[in-house]
Amino acid sequence: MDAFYASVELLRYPQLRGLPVVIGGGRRRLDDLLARLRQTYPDREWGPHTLDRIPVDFFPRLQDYAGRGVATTATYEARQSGVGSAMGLMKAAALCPQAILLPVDFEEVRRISRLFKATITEIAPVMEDRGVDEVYIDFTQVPGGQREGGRVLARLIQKSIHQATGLTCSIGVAPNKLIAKMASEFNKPAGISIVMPDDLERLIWPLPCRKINGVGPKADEKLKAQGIHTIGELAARERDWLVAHFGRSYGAWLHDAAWGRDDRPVVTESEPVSMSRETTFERDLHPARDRAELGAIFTRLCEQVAADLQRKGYAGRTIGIKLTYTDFSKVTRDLTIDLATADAATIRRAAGQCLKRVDLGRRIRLLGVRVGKLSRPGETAATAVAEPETGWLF
DNA sequence: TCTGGGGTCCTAGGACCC
DNA sequence: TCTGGGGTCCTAGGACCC
Repeated sequence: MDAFYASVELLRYPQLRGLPVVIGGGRRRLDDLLARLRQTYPDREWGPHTLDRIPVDFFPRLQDYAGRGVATTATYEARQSGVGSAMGLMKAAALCPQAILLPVDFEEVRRISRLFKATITEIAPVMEDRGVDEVYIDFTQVPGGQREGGRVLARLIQKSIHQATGLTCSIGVAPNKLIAKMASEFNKPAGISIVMPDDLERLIWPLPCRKINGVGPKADEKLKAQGIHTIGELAARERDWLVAHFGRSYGAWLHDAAWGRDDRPVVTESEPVSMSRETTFERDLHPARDRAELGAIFTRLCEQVAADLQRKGYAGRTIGIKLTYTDFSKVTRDLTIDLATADAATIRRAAGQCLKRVDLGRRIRLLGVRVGKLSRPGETAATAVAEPETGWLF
């Protein structure tokens, strides 16, 4: 989906189209917005259906932001000033101070996310969820999926999604997920790109290695240090050389990726591995001096994870914590207990044990609680362990 | 300009078992 | 008598993705 979080907001606030808009900086509820509107413009009627009449001047600007948030999305107008997702909002404000800043509305984003995915599965049922705004679709068995190299079906999907949601998306069609992902970015927004096996040299090899899904900042730096900047240069290296420099698994994968080889299937169903909640404090907290405040946050995180687990019907055996210190160094500790739990008090107890094993003499920026080794209680609950039978046979 | 929150997967050492 | 080979599980850290 194109600039998904921002596009969702523009559906409600069409008066912001064409302006630089940045999404991020926390969440705000519609109720709060309406309350502020009634206060600012008491002579008008305000409700969920009059949001398109809010004057542009009413919206908060990036320059007025003071906090620790990052940009989730920026409209293409804001991107022209250099603002991008994951960028700190204070930095974004320096680049584009007049941009409008809107908080994330997770509920609405999730609603539209479900809507566009349902639209796709009606047309092409083999779909893999890759987060709120992205999916892989297997065209192979879809009637008409091969026409014009997939372009006909891609157009149908775009049109159907636009009808259902009012939003645009970009689609890449290719022989596998690796290339399709790259192709999807060739023609944004609202684009379609078809990459055939023969197009590898022409369309993929000139790209920087960083465009490969799985090559992040670290690997990219390491590749550059070896004089490898493009995927073509990567493909030119011997497989054994890559294995020697990047490890058996990653080196071989890099080689395959550069040659456009990827046999991962489109996975339609998957079970979660872990669930977690974490929070960055408004100001760094000291375990001793801010004990009460930290304790309350810690308890709340445990309660939130427990509620998430219960709502989704999971329980977990490995309870863990995560701390980020002022200098951004991070530590994790975890503890595996005998019986899977989704109980806040039990999680809090185990997480408390973990907390005792980290340095609590320094100020903390972030605290998180995680539950892993998940199971569905209904399926694995109370697998009775037979008591040893004593005094009978012998 | 100090950098969110929710995830997955991989690696590696050590405990422990047969 | 100084030492096997296979395996699983636990823990910590880190890269990467949306």
